[in-house]
Amino acid sequence: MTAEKLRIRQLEALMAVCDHGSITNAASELGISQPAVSRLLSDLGERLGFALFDRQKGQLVPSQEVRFLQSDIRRVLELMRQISDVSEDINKRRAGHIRIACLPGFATSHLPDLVAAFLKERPGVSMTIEPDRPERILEWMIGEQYDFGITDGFAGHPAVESNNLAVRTVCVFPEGHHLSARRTITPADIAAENIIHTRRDSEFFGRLSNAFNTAQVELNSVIEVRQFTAACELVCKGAGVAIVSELDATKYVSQGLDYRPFRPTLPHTLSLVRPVTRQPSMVVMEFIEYFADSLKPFLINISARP
Amino acid sequence: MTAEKLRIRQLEALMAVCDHGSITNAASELGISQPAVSRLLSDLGERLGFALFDRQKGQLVPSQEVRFLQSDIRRVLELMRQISDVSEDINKRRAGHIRIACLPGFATSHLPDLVAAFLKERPGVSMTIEPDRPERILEWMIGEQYDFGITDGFAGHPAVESNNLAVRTVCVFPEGHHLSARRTITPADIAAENIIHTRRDSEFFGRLSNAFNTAQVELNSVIEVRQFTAACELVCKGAGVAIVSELDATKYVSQGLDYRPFRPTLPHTLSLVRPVTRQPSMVVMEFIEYFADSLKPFLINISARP
DNA sequence: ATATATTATAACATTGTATTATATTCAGTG
DNA sequence: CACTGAATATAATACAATGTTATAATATAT
Repeated sequence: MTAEKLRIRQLEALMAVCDHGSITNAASELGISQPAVSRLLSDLGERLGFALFDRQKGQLVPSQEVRFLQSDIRRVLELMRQISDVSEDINKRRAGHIRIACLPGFATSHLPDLVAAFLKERPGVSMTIEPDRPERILEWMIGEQYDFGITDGFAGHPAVESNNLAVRTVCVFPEGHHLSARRTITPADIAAENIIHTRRDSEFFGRLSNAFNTAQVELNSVIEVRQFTAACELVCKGAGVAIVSELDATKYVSQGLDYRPFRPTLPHTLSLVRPVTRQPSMVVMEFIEYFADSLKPFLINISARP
Repeated sequence: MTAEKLRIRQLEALMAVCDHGSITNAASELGISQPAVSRLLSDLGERLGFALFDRQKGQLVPSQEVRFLQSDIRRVLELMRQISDVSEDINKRRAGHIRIACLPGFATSHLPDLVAAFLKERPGVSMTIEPDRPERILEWMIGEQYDFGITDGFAGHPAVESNNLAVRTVCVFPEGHHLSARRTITPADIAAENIIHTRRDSEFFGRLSNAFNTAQVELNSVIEVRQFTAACELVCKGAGVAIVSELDATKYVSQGLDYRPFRPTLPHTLSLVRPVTRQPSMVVMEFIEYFADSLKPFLINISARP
């Protein structure tokens, strides 16, 4: 039968003539010679098997058959243009989608500003942010459900590539508290204070209680929370003091919180993770770098992946 | 910048590889050689400016960027296929649209069956039927709003091409009426009957009253209607007898109507009209022919266009 | 590390898309 | 009706896209 293929160029020529009423005009519109358009149309007409145009006192007007197909044809051409445009946007990192899984604390405190700034420069880029527990984040990385994860206490996994960052921690207390007289704070300094800390089974609590043991100071535990941000909230309300990531502490200075470096240095290990199997898209890589950069002011040092 | 054009063939190759996991498989799927696909992809990759695939233990899986574009690409390919299919349907007269303007009587009595049969053979074809007065039908033809018109009393117009058909007329009366004893009916036969007829300003009424004059019989007018179908309805109800197109009369035999030829022969002139300016689509021509054929059993003879 | 499968590269044929030059057709006009 | 000028078609030809086969390079798996 009609084994020939329908070519885009033919459709372009057809629409150009529909729009400009003559082959000559269409040719100059397309920036090619008149015979070129002439041939494209005669080929197309032969392929389609029906007349493409009626002559009406010198004007070429599309035949009923062409009119019937016109909307589909225009849609194809429009889509081709769109694909081309989007691919350009992708190259300018202005299109794409980023799926992030993070600890709940980040979803509310550090990420929002960062994401807003990142997306502002990249109008076509969209994002999914899913806050959850570390175990779930790990699952999502393994299952390649997300492009990028922010977690802590990450023990390593063959399907997950991680970048572990040691964030400085500080002792937070309400503004005007007598501890604000000190430049640094040690376990002994807060022996008498109510301590708000993360769960006893967390890695960070292990280090914290170790520090107190070494200093031979009893840790006066009052409240156990999951997140540093929750601890900060409670400290603001005067429920006690806490040792938290400096990253979180800074977000609360405007809400009546003050802080000083804690000694001994107690790093909080954040892990930036992503699936090893899949090569991340360029926007994703760019975002990961953007995110890592945002943490730099709070880092003690950077350790390589395990 | 990237002035090169995005080609359909490249997109086809890309999707084939996405679907079949390897260049080799994609090539055999497309029915071309492996190096051909290889080249299409390397060209495309260069044009787009980003990696198209990640290797994952021997399988090629689409990169995030490609995934992002995939739905648009598939839509383009699907649309191209569709255009090709529809154009084939058009050739088989299985696609298209027909706009018909007709007298109200046809919209309810002759057209429905005809249209149903016509469309049944042509699944992709759709139709618009607009019943209206003759003057309006004429306007629509001139304005090229409709492809085909069925009217009567058409006087001719430079922008309208017409085919005038003389339809036999008959005298209709209720089943069992004493007139059924006759083989033909003359004005004298129905001198005593109540006559239902079309408007006094209609062409057909002119001929009818002429026939009565010639026969020196008074036309005992009781009801004046616009359409033959309305006259038939009234005759069924016993309101009188009428001279109508045989075309309409036959539709009412199942509803208790009977009829006999009327003498003298009084043709009812139907005009099949269409805009001259525009070449009708092939389905439209086919339908016009189909329609004209359906009238053949009722014609006295065919007169050429004026 | 070697065997096997997959992909890339090279040389070349065919076809699509353009060019210019020229013939043909169409619409309007004396 | 023939003439004119514009629009379109056809012919000869150049070059890019798309395909081929043959073969080298590269990955995967045992």
